[in-house]
Amino acid sequence: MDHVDRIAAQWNAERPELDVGPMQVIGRLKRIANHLSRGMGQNFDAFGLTAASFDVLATLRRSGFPYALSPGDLLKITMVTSGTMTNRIDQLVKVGLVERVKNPDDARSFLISLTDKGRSLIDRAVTEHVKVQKELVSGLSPEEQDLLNNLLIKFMGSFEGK
Amino acid sequence: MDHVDRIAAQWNAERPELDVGPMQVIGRLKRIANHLSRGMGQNFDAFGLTAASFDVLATLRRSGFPYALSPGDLLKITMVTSGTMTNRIDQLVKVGLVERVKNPDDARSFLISLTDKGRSLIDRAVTEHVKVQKELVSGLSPEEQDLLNNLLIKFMGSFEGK
DNA sequence: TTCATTTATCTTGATATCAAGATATATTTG
DNA sequence: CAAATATATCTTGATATCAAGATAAATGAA
Repeated sequence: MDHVDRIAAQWNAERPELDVGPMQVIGRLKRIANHLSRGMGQNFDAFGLTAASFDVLATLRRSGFPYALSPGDLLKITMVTSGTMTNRIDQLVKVGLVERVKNPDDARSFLISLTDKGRSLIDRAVTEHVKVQKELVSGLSPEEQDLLNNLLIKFMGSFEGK
Repeated sequence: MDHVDRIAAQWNAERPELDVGPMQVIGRLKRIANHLSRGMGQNFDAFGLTAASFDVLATLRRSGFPYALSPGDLLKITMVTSGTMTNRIDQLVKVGLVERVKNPDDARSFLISLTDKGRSLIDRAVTEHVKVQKELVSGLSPEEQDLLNNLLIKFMGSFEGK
């Protein structure tokens, strides 16, 4: 009888005609996502980062040399609005982890480029990040993790085309 | 090859020593949670609610007659801070969906109580909500939904005791 | 009882986000 | 070429959230 079971039991008592099966899956997913965010957030804090700034730096880092993408690319990848991305970039520029470089091919656009400091920081942060992630999923056996992953692949495909 | 696969492939190219297995499970979970929020959010909009206000009203409704809980109870259930809960309650009071009633047993505390208008609204919103939820998980078969739910029960248990 | 501690809620100040609109450049159409 | 349209980014104003601290009442200890 976990938190979500209690919610379902309450609805069964109050509104027994409601089908609360989907609610349990969704409720657990969101609650787990919450715990995962908190766990990973502690690591981000340790590097002076937030989930948002980590997200931008990691996107630039894994894009490979020369570690530079336009704000437009970044916001497509990270599912945020343009205003949010402007703000994220401003913060990262302010602390010297990225810089805005003029895009020679399009004067409307910039390239957001990792500084040496930014690259060094994100490389160290990611190393810890994957350790934290491994720990966060360790409540499931490797087989269960794999099974879960396969279900999530299919589930995600139902939203993102295939 | 979905969005998360591409991220993993980039890390494999750039930092092949990193174990990105957990990252894929976590990345998909968070991305799915995002899609679910958006889908449910459209329904909340249709009732003039947000995920936050729906959450509070639904918590009160399913607690059963007399549909009243303290702010402390509400924030324990909903995983937000006390300041956030104060603000949520203020908004709901302002639009007449709940009211603050003095708690006769503890003068430090209030009871947040659904108004008739609030109860009527949340009853209608929840009816649609479960339909939306059913649709959102329909990308998985009933058996897969059940399998997923069981994995999530175990996963969530690793964070919330058991 | 009286004082210290704990508990319950609210307040304050800072931040991240979004939606909508502004600005500047690029591209297309006639 | 000139005008209209599209694109890329930034700005503005509003909101939700959190962390930390303030306030007030309840509880516990001497």
